[in-house]
Amino acid sequence: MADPGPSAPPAPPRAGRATLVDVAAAAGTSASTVSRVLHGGAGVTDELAERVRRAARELGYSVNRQARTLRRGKDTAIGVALEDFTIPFFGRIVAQVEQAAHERGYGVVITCAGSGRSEEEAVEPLLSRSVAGLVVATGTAGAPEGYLAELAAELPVVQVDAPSASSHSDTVGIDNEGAGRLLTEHLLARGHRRVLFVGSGPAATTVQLRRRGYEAAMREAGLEPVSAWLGYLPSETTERAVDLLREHADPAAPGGGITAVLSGVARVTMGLASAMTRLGLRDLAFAAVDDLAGADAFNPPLTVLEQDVEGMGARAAELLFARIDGDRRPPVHEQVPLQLIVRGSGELPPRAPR
Amino acid sequence: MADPGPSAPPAPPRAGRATLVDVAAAAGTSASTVSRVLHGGAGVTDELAERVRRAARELGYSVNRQARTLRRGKDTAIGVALEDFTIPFFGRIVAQVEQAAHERGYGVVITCAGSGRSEEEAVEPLLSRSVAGLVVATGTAGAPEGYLAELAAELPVVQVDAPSASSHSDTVGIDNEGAGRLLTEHLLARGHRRVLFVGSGPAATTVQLRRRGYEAAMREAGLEPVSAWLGYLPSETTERAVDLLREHADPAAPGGGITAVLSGVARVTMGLASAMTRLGLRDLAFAAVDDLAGADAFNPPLTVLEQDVEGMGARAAELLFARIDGDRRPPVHEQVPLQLIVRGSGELPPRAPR
DNA sequence: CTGAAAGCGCTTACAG
DNA sequence: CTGAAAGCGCTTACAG
Repeated sequence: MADPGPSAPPAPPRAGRATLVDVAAAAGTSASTVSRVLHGGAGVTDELAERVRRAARELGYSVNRQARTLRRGKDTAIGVALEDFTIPFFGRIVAQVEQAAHERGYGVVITCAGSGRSEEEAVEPLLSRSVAGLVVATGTAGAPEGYLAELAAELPVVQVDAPSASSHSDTVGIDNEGAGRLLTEHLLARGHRRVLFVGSGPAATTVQLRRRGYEAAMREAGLEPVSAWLGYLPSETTERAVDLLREHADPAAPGGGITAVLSGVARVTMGLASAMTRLGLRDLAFAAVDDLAGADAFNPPLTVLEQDVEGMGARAAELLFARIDGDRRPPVHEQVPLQLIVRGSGELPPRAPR
Repeated sequence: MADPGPSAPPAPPRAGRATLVDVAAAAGTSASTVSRVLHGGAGVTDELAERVRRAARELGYSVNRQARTLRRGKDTAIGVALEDFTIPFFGRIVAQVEQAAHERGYGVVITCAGSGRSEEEAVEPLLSRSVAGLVVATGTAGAPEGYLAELAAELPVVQVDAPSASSHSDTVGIDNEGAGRLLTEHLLARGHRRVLFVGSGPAATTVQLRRRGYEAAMREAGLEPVSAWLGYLPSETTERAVDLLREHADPAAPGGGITAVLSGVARVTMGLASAMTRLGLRDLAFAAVDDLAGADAFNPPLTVLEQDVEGMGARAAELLFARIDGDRRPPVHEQVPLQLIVRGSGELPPRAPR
């Protein structure tokens, strides 16, 4: 590097990111003014403002959020607590939320609330960053009402895929009970009598509601509901599904001779599909709440009750930002529409598949 | 509220989160000491330390990260830039990275780098939060070498699923060219001669490499490689795949009469599967780089070259934290092993499927 | 072993 | 219209 010489400008450019003070120095003004020009808006001479903007551009200045947040009290960031990143449903939610946040200049900090981590442990990292609000999609992770209620008293919280209409925070979800009922009625209308409901586990409240809808529809048709749980671990789902289906496909067994399977949640749909293929149960009708990418390529193909997941994510973000912007109306509870997509369950099955 | 009366303790508890000063007041000591007890470690009397810890517990104190970061210069958070949250591959990466970060007390802030957002626009929100390091998995999103190189000079960056061995940052990925070659050789060994390679688009460098491996294997067998692109939009993939397969399955067409399809990337595998089902192409052999949950339920079933995605994510996090902790070795480039899982491509197809 | 003080980079009343 | 100053909550030399 050449020596700049004795007549070089006073302060050499500092290392690292440029600060407001650097920009002020370069523009020959004060930090206050730079802040006003860059974020505050009006009240500055055009000429000065232009000089500041040029200096900022030349120095590659961008605001230090920590400092801003420390000063303002709230971060321009929202937190997202998800049950599981590997399930596309949740990925589609974050994608929408991230998009909405990005458009508003907000950052997104995430945390995983599944796999035995407590709600509190999951959320603390978000709170200690002073996020401006929270999107919580912990789906089947249990009933965090108590803790969330406390939280919602202090900052905006929107629950996605919520099991129930919370009185503390906005919720966006589907009509779970109606979903279970609708799919069951569809199968019954096609002539099925022995329909097996399969969920992840009894702790998954949304799944319980879907099951309730299934049971109601079965009982109204004078049929005996039969349901089973496959657990929450993808690694075990397929094995368990194989055992389960082998048992219930057997016409001789109690609760056996089923002709249709109703999957209550995306988490187990995959395992059921794999198990059917492995057992060669091509005549079983197969329906599920939640769609699955590629489900039309399954064998047997999958009839689904599709929800507008992107709509849910986008709406959740909208509600959250409205709250952040000061909306103080009582909590709202929205349900996105469901759409039945008939793929495999249309064909009437033989009386007793084997 | 009852008046606390004249002899009440001096300062009423403040609203909002408790600060270090609140804790200090409650414990009858200074902020310095509280900080030392809670984070600094040694150098404080057991008795005082205990008093501080109790006060902190009672006030529900937890550190304000903004303030800490502002002071320290680096946030205890890492950034993750992902191409697409809705593709399970990326979800599995974040899940691992988040887990590793959580274990070390780090937060995770995310940003989406796909869908026309520039690399810079995607990463800026992370930088303005002073993240301590970056995991970049922008996969097919183009060749960000220039920008990333600049970035990597200033903070630790690990690239996941990187197209090439960067000289600026650590990378974790697979042997892309080898993957294309291996799968192609598998198909050729099963007697296939007309194998169609399908990728997302020419800008996806990793896919280009896989294609190169495919082409090399074809040429070495004296065969003419034929490849096609389906684009990056899930919404269009299936439609395009239908057109594509109809064309190439036709024995009369140029480049037609294919007996096997090789999918170069997860993004298009689903669409290909759907198209095959829709066209009833059950005799086509189907193989893909990347596994797909539920692929064993496809019809035809899918032979895959599975990569240890969890391993990739975990390893990327490990490398990143090593760098954050001061590791200054030259960049390392690691490849995770691949595993061929033969499902559908084993059966020899008829000469000319229709 | 403990505390007073400075300072991280910003924003925002408050003067002028 | 513009700037000096205070202060957000922490951490960290520096004294004592």
